Order: sequence, then C-alpha cells, then structure tokens
Amino acid sequence: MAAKHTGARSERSQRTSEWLQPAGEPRSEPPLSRERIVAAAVELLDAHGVDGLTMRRLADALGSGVMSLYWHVDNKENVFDLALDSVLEYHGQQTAQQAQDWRAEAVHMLEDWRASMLRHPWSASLLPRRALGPNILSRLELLSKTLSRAGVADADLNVAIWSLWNYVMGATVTRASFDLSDEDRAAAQQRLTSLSERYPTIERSRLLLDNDWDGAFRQGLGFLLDGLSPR
Amino acid sequence: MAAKHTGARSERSQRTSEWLQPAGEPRSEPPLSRERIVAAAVELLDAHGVDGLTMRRLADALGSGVMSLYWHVDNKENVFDLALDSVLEYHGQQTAQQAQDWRAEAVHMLEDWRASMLRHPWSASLLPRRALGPNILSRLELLSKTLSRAGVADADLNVAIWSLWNYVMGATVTRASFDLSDEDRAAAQQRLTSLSERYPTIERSRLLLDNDWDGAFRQGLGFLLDGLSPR
DNA sequence: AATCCTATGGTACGTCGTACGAGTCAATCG
DNA sequence: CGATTGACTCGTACGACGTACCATAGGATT
Repeated sequence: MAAKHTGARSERSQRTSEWLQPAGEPRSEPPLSRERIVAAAVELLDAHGVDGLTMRRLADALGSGVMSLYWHVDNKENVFDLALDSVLEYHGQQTAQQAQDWRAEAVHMLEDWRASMLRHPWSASLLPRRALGPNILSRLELLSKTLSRAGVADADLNVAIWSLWNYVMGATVTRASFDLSDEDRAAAQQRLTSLSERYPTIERSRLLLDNDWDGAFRQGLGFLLDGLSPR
Repeated sequence: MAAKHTGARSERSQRTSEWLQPAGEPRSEPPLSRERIVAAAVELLDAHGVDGLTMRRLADALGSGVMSLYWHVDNKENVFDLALDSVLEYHGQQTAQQAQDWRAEAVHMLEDWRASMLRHPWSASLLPRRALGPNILSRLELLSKTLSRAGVADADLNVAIWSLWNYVMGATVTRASFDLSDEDRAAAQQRLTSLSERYPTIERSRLLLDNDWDGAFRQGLGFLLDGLSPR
C-alpha cells in the first residue's frame, strides 16, 4: 500500500561545498531505491544467513539511516519477500528445439531452479513461509505449458505439476539445510557414529554421507518423470 | 551439554501453610521438566505460530520464571528442535502383513508423516533450518528397510529414499505455507484474478484453486512409486 | 553442622523492528 | 518571486526480545 515510488532522480548533487563533510568520506551514495535495498539484502543474506539480516545492518550497508528504508519497503517481511523472489528469476532461453524435447526442457528449468536456490541457501528456509511471488508463478506457468505440450492429460496436469514442484522443493530444502549445518559439523559426525547402532540400515547405505546430491537429484527426477510420462 | 536432568521429584509439597500465598492462586504447578516445556511450546506454536513463541510467554504458560527454563533447555533454538522432533514421532503398528505389501506400508508412513506436520503447520517452516532429530532418522530407517525389502537395488536405494523424502517434504512445506496465508486471503484472491492474464495456463487449470491436496498428494506419490518400482 | 547439587527466578544489558515526527530539497503554482 | 506541496531522509524513542549473571532455597551427602 505505502511506498509509492518512481525510481526517478538520477544522481545527487555530489557534495559541492566542503564545509560540512564531517570526515574523509569518499562515498558518493546513489539514492535509495527498492532495487538497491533488495540487492543489499541478498548480499547480507548470502554473507550472514537469515538471522544476519537486520534493518540496521541493511541501512549501514547502504550508507543510509535505518528509517529511510521504510519509505521504499513496508517492513522487514517485505524485504524477505522481495529478496526471495529476486533470487528465483528464470532466464530460460527459448531455443527452437524446445518443442521436440519437453523432458529436457523441464529438467533444465527444474535444475536451474534448484541451483538458484542453492546459490542462496537461505532462500530454501524462507520459502515455506512466504506466498508465491511472480517469479515462482512464472516457473509454474512454464512448467505447466511444457507438460501440457508433452501430452500429459489435462486431468493429470495439476498432479504432475505439484509432484515436480514438491520434489524440487523438498530436495532443495533438504540439501540447503545440510549446507547450513557447518556450525556443528563435528557434532553431526559424532552423532552419526553414536547412532549407527540405532539406525543400521541407513548407516550401512551411508545415506547421510552420500555426497552426490546433484546426481541423486537428477536420477530421482528421472524416476519421477518416468512415472509421470504418458504411457 | 548443560542441562543434565533426571526428571525425578514426583510431586511438590502442595502448599501447606497459607501464610505466603499472595492471592487466590489455585494452581498446583508440577515441577518444570523438559517434557512439560516441550509440550507447552508445541501448544504455543500451534496457537500462535513460529513468531508467537517467546521464552517469556512460554514461562508464563508454565507458571514459572523465564530463566528457570534455561535449566532444562540450552536456548530457544533448542526448544524449536525439541518441539519439532516431538511432533514427528511415528507410532507405526507393525502388522504381520507388512512384508507382503511394502507399497502400502511406505504410503502409510509417508502419509502419516505429512499428516503429522500439517497438524502443526509451523513444523514445515522449521524443518529446513534444523538438523535431523531422532524421530526423523527413525522414519528414514524404516523407509530404508521397507524399500530394501521391496527389492529396490542397493545402488538405487539412497536415490529412492531421498526422492520419497523430497516429495513428502515439498508437498508438506507447500501445503503448510498455503495454510498459513489466511492473513491475506483477500490479497491472494485479488492477486490471482489480477494475474490471470499473465499466467494463462495455470489459471485455466485452476492450479492454485484446486483444493484436493490429499488426493493430489496420494496420486503423485503413486506416480513416483511407479517410477521407483523395480521393473 | 558444613558442604554440595539441583532447581528457581529477579534484574539488567544489548539488540531488535518500527512508530512518530521533524527535517531537506525540487517541482509546482499563485 | 515567495508559498506550497510532495517525495524522500533520518534521529529519537519505545516496547519486546534472548539470555548472562547472580542470589537464593531446599534436599542430600558428608
């Protein structure tokens, strides 16, 4: 509701008179904008995780006052929403061979999706709490079109879409949570060995130690697509 | 590390002398314990969501001082861990016919899993950030045994487990996030209609309006198991 | 009687999100 | 030209949070 804005105002007056520059501050800050705020937020989230993003830190990183942010953004939740969606944009090149190999196209989009989120592990833990942003909807739309073109029956379409979505979401969320556990790598290792007697089967198959996440993702996706393919 | 405890001390002295009871306070609070704390935390989470759980509120609900909690619990993160794991316990009855119908057994466990989490929607948004608790590992162990018994090749076993896990996780996380969006039901509705031109395919298939979540989950799970089944 | 362990909780500190309102500056209008 | 308006910035302050620190009390052990 609030925060109307145009993004006009190209550059600032650049500090003409010297008599108020408090100290050596060579920064010529561009004006605030929703875009700059979101970019800085993503940077902070990448660097310090979900808990590392505070409005004060964000303002510091932008060289502005804290409350100035609230002109461009509703509140902190809104920052999370925008940061998440900004990270999920898809630049899928529409090659001419898209129609002939629907399966490759779907796999490509879904792998890109997963990769985008793993580049920003905080995004996975944010997703469950936020509504669907435009970039997510775009991907669902594209997936829907692709499957439809592939010959999936209309009656099965929604189930197919959700199945693929669920698979990607789950894989990403799981993988990201493993990434985040660097703080207690030692504890995890110890827990694994201490529990090997209690969970013999998954210990034997080395379920938690298997590091070929990408391969497992691709292979499982293949199985799922097998199940979904029109027979 | 801290917070050793026995859980001994069965009941308190029940307030014998009246001369210090400040006012009509008919509560005979049992002593604190990790179990009571976790139970109260789950209750608060159910009622007020993730952000509604604070240590002060938790202490109030238990009729104790805030800092007393820290004797039994390391910190707030620890409370989240315990609450999450407590909600994921599985009471799978080991019927005799388990060996013959591995597929039904897997489906049963996975649907119970999903149902448990949907009973406590906050659990889905918590999962991505926390390590694997014992109850999660138990379920993975059971799933592993079941699939192994079903004849899934050892080489495919981990992929199969993760695929199913991912599917359930994704489905649950997605579903729970839809549940949580009751605060902006109006906004969502408006967004849907306003965006119907931009996303024609998913609008036409009514992807976001389809309310048969349970059916879609079961059906998609079927597809996935089809793909995973040894041929 | 002295000591120790378990358990409770009051006070206080630093940090958080953000409401409020005063400030600056350019554009517009009379 | 001065007055007004609207976009934008930000200092101050408030209430709520997690939790470190420390004082306390009572039962068990010595």
